[in-house]
Amino acid sequence: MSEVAKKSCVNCAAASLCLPVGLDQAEISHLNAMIKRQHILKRGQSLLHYTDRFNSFYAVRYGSFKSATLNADGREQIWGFYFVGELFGFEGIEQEQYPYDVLALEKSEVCEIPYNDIMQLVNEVPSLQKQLLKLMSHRFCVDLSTPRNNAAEERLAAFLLSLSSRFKRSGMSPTEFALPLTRQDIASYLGLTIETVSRLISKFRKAQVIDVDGRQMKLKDLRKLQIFAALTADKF
Amino acid sequence: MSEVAKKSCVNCAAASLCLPVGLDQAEISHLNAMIKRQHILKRGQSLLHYTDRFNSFYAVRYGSFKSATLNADGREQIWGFYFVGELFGFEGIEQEQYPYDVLALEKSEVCEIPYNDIMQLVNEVPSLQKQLLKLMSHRFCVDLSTPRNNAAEERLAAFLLSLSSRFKRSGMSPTEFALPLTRQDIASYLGLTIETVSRLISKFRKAQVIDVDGRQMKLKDLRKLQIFAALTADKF
DNA sequence: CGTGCAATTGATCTAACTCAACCAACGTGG
DNA sequence: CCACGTTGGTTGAGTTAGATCAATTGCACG
Repeated sequence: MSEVAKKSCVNCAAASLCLPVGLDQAEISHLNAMIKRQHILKRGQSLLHYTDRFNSFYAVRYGSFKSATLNADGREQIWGFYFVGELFGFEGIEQEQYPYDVLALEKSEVCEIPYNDIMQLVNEVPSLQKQLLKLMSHRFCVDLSTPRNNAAEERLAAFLLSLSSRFKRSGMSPTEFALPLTRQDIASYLGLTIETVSRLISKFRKAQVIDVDGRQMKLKDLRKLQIFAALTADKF
Repeated sequence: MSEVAKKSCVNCAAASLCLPVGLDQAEISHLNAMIKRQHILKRGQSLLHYTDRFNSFYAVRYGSFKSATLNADGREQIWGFYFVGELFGFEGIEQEQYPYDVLALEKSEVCEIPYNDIMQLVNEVPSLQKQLLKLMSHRFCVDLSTPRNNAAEERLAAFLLSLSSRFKRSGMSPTEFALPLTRQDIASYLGLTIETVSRLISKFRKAQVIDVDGRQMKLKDLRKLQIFAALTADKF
């Protein structure tokens, strides 16, 4: 019996964002019992492959992930990033297979939540039902928050603001964070080249909007950033 | 009592795609009873406004809709199109308000499905639960199917293919259809200008890939279109 | 029968891409 | 411990895909 005891939702840093929200002690322990197993991945390691049979949702316990497919010309197309307390995998329900690869951006851990099991549990626990839909809605909102077909400057500004609000959501500083993403990840997600991303970051730095040291980033002027993003003021 | 009798799921053309899938007679009648009311809209009429309080999902009975927001500079940013048997509105759950305007592209009808009521019903009807999640997953998949940051040609080709498979899904011809969208709608969704869209359509026509007469469109060579979508042909 | 909107096509212009050089940090093996 | 390749990031110069500006046509409709 050398197996490491399964970590519980009770001592999980993401519990206040994730499925346990609104559940009582007993319900959380049911949820816990249902989680198939936790996966710990190193930077660059892959969790899911395109066309893998859909079986489960995944919740990020710590770290971060990206989903991506390969274009016909071999270039990576990034579809989304997933941070602490966010769920992913439901894109696989309709076709019963995952429509993308998923890999870890840094040392990370996810909880695997078998689809059939949670479908059963939500029938007994209405508040779990609501929280699951809320987390799915969150994913839609995240995707909506970064227009990927406007001017490059707008895209990057909107992307940084979106990251900011997601980090804030997970209890971290909304203005100072270490990006787990490379410039290439950002570029691929936004549909730009690394050079353009790099130049824009320099531009924002020179405009006193952000401070940058490699992956370490500090948003100094959110209002200016919103103007760069060309968003209606009340959007954030 | 001059009110028009509410139309039932039973005689709805979209029933085989929509929430009733997998439900028995009794369950469908419960679902029916729950639908708040049907809205009939003319072309251009709006159903939802940005920041409206979230209360309901909507299912397209016939016709089509688009969701959009206005940029700071007043230009319309289109987020999605919704066709027969597709659901929309769940983007509003997280923030308890809709993050976009929704308006009809042609004479259309939607069923309003109050969130609290359906949350109750899915607890009693597990297969409704599954179908709801499947329809939400469908939305994710649709959004994934059209990359909006590749070359213009790839975007338009992928978009046409995505339309094709959605029309097929709703029992219509996958190769011959009348677009309810204007060139401007397509351009705004894909992040292009109408001129570029128009030129590409001409290019596809000249390449014998499609036939076009205004909004009437015929896909003549799906394989070629897939090549256009995956990779610009002239790169070979 | 004009007025206005949607679409097409042509001529220029520019934002972002490509190609290229360079630097810094890091790990690995001799 | 240093030499070296590798990976990630920045910056510059020239090129191009798609935007902008502009003119024209066709069609719908009051």
